[in-house]
Amino acid sequence: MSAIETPTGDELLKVLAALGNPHRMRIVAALAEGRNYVSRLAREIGMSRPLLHMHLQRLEAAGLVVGSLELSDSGKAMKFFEVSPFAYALTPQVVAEAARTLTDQAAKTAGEQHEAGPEPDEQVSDEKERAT
Amino acid sequence: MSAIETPTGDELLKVLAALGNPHRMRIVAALAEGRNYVSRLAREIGMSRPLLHMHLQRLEAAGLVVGSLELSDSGKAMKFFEVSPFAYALTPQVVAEAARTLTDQAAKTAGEQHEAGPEPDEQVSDEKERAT
DNA sequence: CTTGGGTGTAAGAAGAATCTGACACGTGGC
DNA sequence: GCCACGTGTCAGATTCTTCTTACACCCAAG
Repeated sequence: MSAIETPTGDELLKVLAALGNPHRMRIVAALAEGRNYVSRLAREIGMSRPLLHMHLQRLEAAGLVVGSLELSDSGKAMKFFEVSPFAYALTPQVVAEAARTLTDQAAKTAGEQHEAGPEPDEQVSDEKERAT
Repeated sequence: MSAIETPTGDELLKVLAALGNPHRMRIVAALAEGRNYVSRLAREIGMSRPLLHMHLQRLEAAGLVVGSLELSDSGKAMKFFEVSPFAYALTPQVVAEAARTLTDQAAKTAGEQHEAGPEPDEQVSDEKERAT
């Protein structure tokens, strides 16, 4: 394979842990149909705002969704979220590669802010079936 | 092509939850280098056998590894594990599709036996960058 | 100034996952 | 018989995640 930038162990771990939850899968699914703001989304998928807030934080920390605080015409501050066009390939060798760069801090701090600095592109995959 | 059999919500959830754990990632990584039996693997990656046993169960329940109880030449029963050649594509639309078939039982029963019957192919991926 | 809708966050309860230690079983060799 | 090495599983402690409740703040409209 050509080196499609295997994701960092910590990064992949965050992504998998974030997506490995039914509520967060549904949140991503809901946002995939269009951006939305927190309170409304909470109403639509039927969960409390604080809870949704936490889940969104987790998803954002994993880089799967992005949120932006915007001002409505009425001056209300609303936080809109939308899915980021992520694309990960999940195969044994990807996991093996990622596991190589696993730090121990990823184990504990699953939901947290991204380190300041490099967060350029987690987009990968595209590989068609090339004979290895 | 097209329609690459989106995994079931429950199935994808199990896979992601299984892989979203540093220890299990390392286990998959270790097994990717070759099959191994439980006790030896436990020694190599430095974790207790009961613990490894549990993690392997989880991975097997997710269909990521397969184990077979074999008899060594000395008559000892050894359980060998190896990775199954899984391949999942992780994109917003895959997640959205999967979320549609999410049952509530998946939330609770993360580690369990696979249902008797259909477990033919969870292989997916191949999609190149298609403009949506 | 009170109501309604938006935001964020913190404390603590409830529940689930993780991990350890001990046990039971089977076989080969000293 | 006993030890070494393999298997499996259980009970309980610990730790992490999830979830609720309650609070604080801002702005517009009545």
